[in-house]
Amino acid sequence: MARILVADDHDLVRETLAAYLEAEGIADVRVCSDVAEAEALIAGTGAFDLVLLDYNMPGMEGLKGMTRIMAANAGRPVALISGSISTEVAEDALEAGAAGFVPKTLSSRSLVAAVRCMIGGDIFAPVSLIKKPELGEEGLLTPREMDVLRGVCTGQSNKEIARVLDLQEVTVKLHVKTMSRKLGAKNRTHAAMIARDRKLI
Amino acid sequence: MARILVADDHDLVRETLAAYLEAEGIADVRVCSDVAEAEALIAGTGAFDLVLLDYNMPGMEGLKGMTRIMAANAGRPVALISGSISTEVAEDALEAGAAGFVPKTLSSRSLVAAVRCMIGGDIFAPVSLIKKPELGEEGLLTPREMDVLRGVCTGQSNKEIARVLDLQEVTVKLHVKTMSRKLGAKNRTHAAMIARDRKLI
DNA sequence: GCCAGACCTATCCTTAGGGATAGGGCGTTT
DNA sequence: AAACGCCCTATCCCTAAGGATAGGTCTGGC
Repeated sequence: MARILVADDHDLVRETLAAYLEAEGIADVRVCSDVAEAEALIAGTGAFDLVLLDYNMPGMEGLKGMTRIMAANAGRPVALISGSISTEVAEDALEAGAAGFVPKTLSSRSLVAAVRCMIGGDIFAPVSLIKKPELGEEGLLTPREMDVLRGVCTGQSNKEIARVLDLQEVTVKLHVKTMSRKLGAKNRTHAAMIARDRKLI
Repeated sequence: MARILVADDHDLVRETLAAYLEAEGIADVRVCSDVAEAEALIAGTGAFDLVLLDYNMPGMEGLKGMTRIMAANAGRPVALISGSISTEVAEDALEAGAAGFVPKTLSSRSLVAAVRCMIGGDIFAPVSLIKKPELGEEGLLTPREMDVLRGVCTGQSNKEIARVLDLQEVTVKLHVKTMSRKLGAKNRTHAAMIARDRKLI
């Protein structure tokens, strides 16, 4: 059973999160309402498998509080609870090593998924905040190939894709072929699955 | 701006919900106090993005009222307002396709989150009520169809799948066709994506 | 026994997918 | 200007995919 620390000065948010997580039986949840308390808890009971921090909370001082908590938590993931968070803060937070963001608006199911994700070491953030992962491999895809890939991923035929993009079917075929090559796929179905796996749809 | 219909015969509940939602500026809210009125409103002004129904309300007759409303609302989400609701009713409601439950005790912020969630197509329900995602439909897939589906999901051709499963290619084609039909897929690629989405690979 | 459903195979036919090659237009880089 | 990459189109050809229909075995349930 994972140990999770929820630090938020809003009673409602804190208790709701804790209740969700405990109800699912995936975690032993501790709560607190400011940064100092959080540090004390970590120091007193050892590192948590995941720490969820409210960005607007006594003692946070922007990301400084988060980095302090991260240092205290010995490398285990620390994420922000984001009511609404600016994209700059989000980028900086990810830069600083945050494990992700838990929107307060998240459904319980998604919350559990997100928490599992982060405990496992993955980064969880709203897609809009994630910057392109390594362009090294996927960057190979040209814009047009991406358009076609999106069509392929929804199960459209070349003809349908051509209609949507206002192209000739042959052109779509060309893009499907080159795009599949670049992804190392055997065919369109394979390409679609690879795209889904790498989340580049 | 989303259009929401709140149907509850308790003035207080109805007006409180409507006030919360309109105050947040996320929705254009219409209200009514029985099932017949709700149906008339939907018929008169078109489908709503979300309909919130009191389970104990004139004309509901258990879940019948809800299913009628769902039919009228053209597939857009319909949820129940639950003062307190038994787990059996909750399960049946989810089974019948309800988008979730809005506890009357919910805070305004959580309410807004729940509503956004449901408008977006997610299901919102107290964690304790959520069970495994729909095995109902996928259960239709026979073991052999699952085998074939796995092959399709790795981008294998019918020939390759046939070799692996020690079948004739025609047989694989048959399975691909019926399996795709059952999943509501247009073709193998679509089937693969649907399978991946529903995590039934 | 009979029936239903899953499973496998077959034949026939049409369309879609994919490989190869070739060329023109266009904007950027060198 | 020349080269490059992306984009679009075209033609030829072959294979894969998918739709329709039909008939076969084997199993579990009534």
